[in-house]
Amino acid sequence: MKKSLTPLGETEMEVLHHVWSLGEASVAEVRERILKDRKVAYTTIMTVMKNLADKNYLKYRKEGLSYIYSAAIQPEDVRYNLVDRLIDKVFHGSPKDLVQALVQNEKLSDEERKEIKNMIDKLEE
Amino acid sequence: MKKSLTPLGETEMEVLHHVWSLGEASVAEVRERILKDRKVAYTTIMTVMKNLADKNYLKYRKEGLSYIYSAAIQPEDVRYNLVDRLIDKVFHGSPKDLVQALVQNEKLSDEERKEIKNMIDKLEE
DNA sequence: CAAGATTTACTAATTACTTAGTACTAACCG
DNA sequence: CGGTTAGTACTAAGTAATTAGTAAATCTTG
Repeated sequence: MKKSLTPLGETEMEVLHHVWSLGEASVAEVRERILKDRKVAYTTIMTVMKNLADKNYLKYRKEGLSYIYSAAIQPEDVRYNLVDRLIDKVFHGSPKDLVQALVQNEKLSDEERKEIKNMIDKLEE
Repeated sequence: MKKSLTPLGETEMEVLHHVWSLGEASVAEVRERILKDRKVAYTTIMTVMKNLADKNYLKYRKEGLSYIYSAAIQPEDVRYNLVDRLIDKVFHGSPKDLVQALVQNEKLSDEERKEIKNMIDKLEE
């Protein structure tokens, strides 16, 4: 049994991100987006998207020759799962320690700090 | 080139954690700790520790027959690196989004919430 | 000293993710 | 209609992490 700190790899996350932002997307569209950052083969993106569909992160419908993919799971859910897993495996159940790692070293802007504080304040209601 | 959202795997993280908490540790000692949670072969832990040493997460000195390992890098550094990478790859540069994922779904206790708030307040000085 | 225990070195199998090539098929254009 | 374009299916190779077995060396104890 393979173990991993995260449920998805980096390229999978990248592809998922683009599908989320596009709403619906063909392989070609996702690849186009990624090409702005780095060189990648069409078939690579195809394989990744197929794998994501197999794992039920994406769903698709056939349109003519090609497949149109869309998200089968929302960003919030994926992100939550990831954070939850990390708190367990890396921060040993302490969400506080995660925030510590974040605020101690990350260069937070004043604005970011304020926004984060607001989020936490809102929880108190 | 292999890509990963995290610099280390789950077992590597687990072993590292035990070395941090023990200060110095032999393979046998780390294994003993892990056996409290799950069954694992001695040689498995040995391999993982050797790999961590190759990657400079651990260092070691020979003592008689065996190697005594200790951390070559502090938990804070590993955690920061991990969080930093995730903010980049998963949260697209927005630390706020990470906190959002954390506070929206995680069941934070009142105390945890307070501690987190305190940490952020302290930053304002 | 010999039997058993401890430890390492070396080897290897399995799985997941990344990457991409090749071959085939359908569509579109002149 | 025939060539180019766009798309898929299938195959496969590389790497990292996990797991562990076997053999050999060293240490310990009766």
